[in-house]
Amino acid sequence: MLSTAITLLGETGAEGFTMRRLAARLGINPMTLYHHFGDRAQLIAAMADRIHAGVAPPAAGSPLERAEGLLRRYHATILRHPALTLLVLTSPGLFPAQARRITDSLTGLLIAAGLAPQRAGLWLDILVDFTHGAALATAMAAQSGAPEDAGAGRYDQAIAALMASLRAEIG
Amino acid sequence: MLSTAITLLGETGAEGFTMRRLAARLGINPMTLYHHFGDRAQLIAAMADRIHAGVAPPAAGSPLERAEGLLRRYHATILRHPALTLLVLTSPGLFPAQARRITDSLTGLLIAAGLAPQRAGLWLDILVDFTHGAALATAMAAQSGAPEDAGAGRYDQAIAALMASLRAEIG
DNA sequence: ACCTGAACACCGTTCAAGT
DNA sequence: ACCTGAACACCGTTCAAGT
Repeated sequence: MLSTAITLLGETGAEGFTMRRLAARLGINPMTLYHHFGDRAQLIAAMADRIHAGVAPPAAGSPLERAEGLLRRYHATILRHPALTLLVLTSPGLFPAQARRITDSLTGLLIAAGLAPQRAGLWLDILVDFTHGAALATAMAAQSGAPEDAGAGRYDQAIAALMASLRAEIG
Repeated sequence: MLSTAITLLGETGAEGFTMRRLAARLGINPMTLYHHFGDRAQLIAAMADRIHAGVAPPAAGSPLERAEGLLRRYHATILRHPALTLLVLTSPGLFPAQARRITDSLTGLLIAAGLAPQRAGLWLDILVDFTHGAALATAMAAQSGAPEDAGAGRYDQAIAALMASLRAEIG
């Protein structure tokens, strides 16, 4: 059921993804969905949790290397599901559990790397907001039929620049 | 008409802003709007152009200082209209004329500062994507009733870090 | 417990018709 | 030129009823 929803969302894009269309694809009554997921926002959160579930920092490396690796993996994952990312980022108040786990994990790694908790919070926002902004730009470009390359390489260079600043701050 | 639309959007948020609601507020038939703006996407573009029209780089300073000033002014402007920013960023293929003017101006300043055109393109993406990601995060937080401070101060610190990297690259 | 039909209160947009 | 009424093809969601 969740996998069908994720597949359909990939086909239709964020715009075309509706409860009624998903029900039709599943061959069930639209209202049955409400019995399983509560409402549309909770369905989106459940899809996001499924997609984010495997994202974890690399096992080896310094805290900063693991933080960077986690961020890159998170970015690669949401780039693979641009329409879902669009829905998650623009659903008011929606913070799916797995996304929270990822940002909590990132905060922990930044603190372990030697940042004061307050600075870790600032850097978390910088890194995550940029990652979301880049993913959003790629998602919108893809939705209007642009070539889908470019995005990933630019993200790599940008993250490298940001991590250099971070390293400089830690000293 | 445009100002009424902008006011209404501020009141209702992105979700509640509909053609029919705007027509009701204006006391006209919903279909009259289509005579003036074409469709919903073009209406949103027209609102964005109105809001972005005044955003320009400071007159004095080095190219890099003017680039940073332009970016801060752009960020301050879109933060004042979070719901509109949400609609612009998530309307597929929508790139309002004034927004394009601002990013073109920014690219010109980065080149004037000594960046090769290719690097200027990379840095434009970094700076603009981060600005949009930060604005999006603030918009969503505001929409779920969070305190509206914080956002601006963090953006200032983040932009300072990014500009430092840029300066280092130019040498 | 799980599913459904009918209904409510909406949408954006088209099109033919009015002044 | 500018505006409108009626209609089309949709939405998300509630609620009472069915198995």
